[in-house]
Amino acid sequence: MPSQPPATPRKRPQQERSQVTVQAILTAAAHILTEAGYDHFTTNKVAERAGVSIGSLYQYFPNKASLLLALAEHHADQMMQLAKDHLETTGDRSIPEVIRQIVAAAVAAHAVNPKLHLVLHEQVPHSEVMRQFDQAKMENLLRSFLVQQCDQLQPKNLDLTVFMVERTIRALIHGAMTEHPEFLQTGELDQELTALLSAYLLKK
Amino acid sequence: MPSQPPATPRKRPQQERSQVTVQAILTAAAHILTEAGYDHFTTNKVAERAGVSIGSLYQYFPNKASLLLALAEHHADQMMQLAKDHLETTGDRSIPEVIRQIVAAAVAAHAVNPKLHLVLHEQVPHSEVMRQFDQAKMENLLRSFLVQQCDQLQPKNLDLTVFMVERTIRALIHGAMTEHPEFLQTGELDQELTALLSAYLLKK
Amino acid sequence: MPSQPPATPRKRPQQERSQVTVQAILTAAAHILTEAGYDHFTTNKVAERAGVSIGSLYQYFPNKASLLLALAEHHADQMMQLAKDHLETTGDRSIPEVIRQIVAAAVAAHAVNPKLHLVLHEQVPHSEVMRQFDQAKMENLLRSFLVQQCDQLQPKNLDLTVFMVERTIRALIHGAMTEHPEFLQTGELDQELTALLSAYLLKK
Amino acid sequence: MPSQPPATPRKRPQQERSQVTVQAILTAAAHILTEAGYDHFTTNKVAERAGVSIGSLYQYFPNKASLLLALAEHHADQMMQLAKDHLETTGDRSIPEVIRQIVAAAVAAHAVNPKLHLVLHEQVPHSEVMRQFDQAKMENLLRSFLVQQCDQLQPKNLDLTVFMVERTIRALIHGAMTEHPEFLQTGELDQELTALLSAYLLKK
DNA sequence: TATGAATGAGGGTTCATTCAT
DNA sequence: GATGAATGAACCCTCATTCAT
Repeated sequence: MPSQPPATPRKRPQQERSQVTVQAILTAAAHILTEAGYDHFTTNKVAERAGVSIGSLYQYFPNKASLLLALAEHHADQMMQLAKDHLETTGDRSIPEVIRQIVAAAVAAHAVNPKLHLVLHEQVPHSEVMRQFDQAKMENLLRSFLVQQCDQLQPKNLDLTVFMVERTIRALIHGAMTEHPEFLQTGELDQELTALLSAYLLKK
Repeated sequence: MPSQPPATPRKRPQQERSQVTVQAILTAAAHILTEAGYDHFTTNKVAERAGVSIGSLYQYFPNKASLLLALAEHHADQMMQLAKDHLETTGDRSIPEVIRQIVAAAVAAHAVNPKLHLVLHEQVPHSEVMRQFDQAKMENLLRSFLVQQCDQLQPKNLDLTVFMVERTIRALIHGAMTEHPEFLQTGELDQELTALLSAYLLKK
Repeated sequence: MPSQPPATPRKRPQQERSQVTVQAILTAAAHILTEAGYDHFTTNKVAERAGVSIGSLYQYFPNKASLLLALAEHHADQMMQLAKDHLETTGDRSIPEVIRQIVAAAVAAHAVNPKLHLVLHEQVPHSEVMRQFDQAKMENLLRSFLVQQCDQLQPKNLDLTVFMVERTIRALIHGAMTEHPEFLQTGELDQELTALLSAYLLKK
Repeated sequence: MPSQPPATPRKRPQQERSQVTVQAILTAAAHILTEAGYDHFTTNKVAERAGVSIGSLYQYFPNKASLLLALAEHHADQMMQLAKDHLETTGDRSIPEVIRQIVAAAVAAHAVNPKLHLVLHEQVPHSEVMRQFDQAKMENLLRSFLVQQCDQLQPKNLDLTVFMVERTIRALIHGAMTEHPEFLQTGELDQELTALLSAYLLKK
């Protein structure tokens, strides 16, 4: 196993100009990734497209991995924001209702930037790392939502349930995006996913 | 999108000697991938580890991608073989029974070479391509098994069902391998997965 | 300057089968050169196209250069044969007449295999070596013809004259083949070349 | 026919430092070509000899061919400059006078860097490409000079005449450089070439 | 004699990263 | 801070040639 360099942004830009630069870099990175694919994603190209010198890029991102990571995190944040907007809790509801809502939120979240999402998870070498963000945030949201909304749900093992639900949702949405976009457009996926998870949770 | 070079083996070895060479290369490739990770997976290292010249490697694999592909295909074949061994059909059974058997087969298949499996799917750049093999073969097996075993199952859309089941099984096993090995060892995953899919299919 | 390996055919094939093999190799070499260019001219490809093992190729040609050389020599021989056929001397004639005949012979000779001729002289790395053949043989032919036919011609320096005439003819035919094929087809080149050389020789 | 990559310089250097680097590379390239021959002309050796990293070489020359091309162009430019210096027109003169001047200019031009010239035209694989530069520039110069100086010259076909004269001059100088350096040193070549072309043009 | 598997030096090229200006 | 020229380790891959069978 190779030793990884520190992959956190080198400095938190505090001046406005820096913020602009960082944003330009991230935007350029996303563009290149979605338009040209990971194979053409080089730090020099990103800097050029961002209208910034390669030196400046390395001022804010200590290495390539940290840039990718920041992008993944930023993307996950956006997904989370959208998901949360869909989950405004309004009183108690049945489990199918809750599940339907969660599924809808997840589907909506995946629509933020589908191309980037796919490249990040399919082409980037260490997709494991990319997944951390989506996953951790999704799980937290899901856990709190499940606990809060489903008081009739008393799973012996909350972790196991969250794992099952979170993974299933993400895998099926991801799979549909890749191989069966028609399932997404017709709404079949939402329905089937809701059915799958409702049946599962109701039997608990 | 860059155009990919042909990734099929360059020549069918005609002498016995060649077969040995090809095997040595594949074995070495698997070793390096599992022991050092994709970052250290170079064609020269593979050849060296195989005790073969780099020229010999390129005699049988026109480029790096084709070597990876051959490895993935070989691995998928092994998984399928094991899965099939678990699915010897013996008369009619209930859906939960059938599902339990399928899940067990999938779990067993993933135990063929877990390290290699994970590297192939997480570290290798175009994991999409790697997935093709597992997936296509799994889906076929699953489809025929479902049709054959569950005559009470009349899904309006077999494709959709196969998609749901196949993706779910693979995602959860894969996820457990990565993040919750304990779920696999205790058998919790088998149970829960069976419960999940049985509930789903029974409601059809 | 790198030291050159011996570049003469390794053995004179004496059995019929060998002759066939050598011919097959030379033919294949010519095909590849004219169809794919020197960049794709590899000994392995030649052997394959000749339907012969690479080992057999090296049995008759000790290295790549010797193969190229044999090809060049063979081609030069063919050119010479054709040129000679055009130069059947029939009594005394005027210098313009003689020159016209020589030019016609040279043009005809260049039509033997124009594609191969060009590749040999433009793409092959050490065109100097390739040129030796055409040149030496052409010069000899020309010298003897000039001496024999033009007794009114008493150049102080026969070598210089032969050099001037031979080089000029070859350069202009070659140039026309490459850049002005129309000059060849209309016969303009023959005419102009004859005019050029006649004027030159008559003033001697 | 293989498709060629773009062979134009990759970036226009903006700092003075770069100009120095580019010059160093070109100089090193010329040295290696003339001293060791094309067989030893590798990009790594050129960079090393230039005291520059291989990366820097590729910053300014996208590939090996472009370096060769730049060298050929640079060399052609130098030849042209020298030729022009010899062709300062001073009033009307006779055709032999004009021809003598042109021949002298061409001979002088070939003396700029004879070794490099020969390697470029004999050893480099696609000498056709190298020739483009010399040739095109020479032809233009020659055409304008002929038109301007020889108003008594009314060739039906200027293109044909330029072709004849340009090719002949270049071939004979080149040939003399390669095989008969003595013709150049004694001035015999100048004389004979002038005689050849004068006789030709006067008969028009 | 013929085969073709095996060799391996060495080539062209990339790209993450540094650092003098 | 910003720039961009410079770096160089390392990679993928080719192909002339050898030699065991």
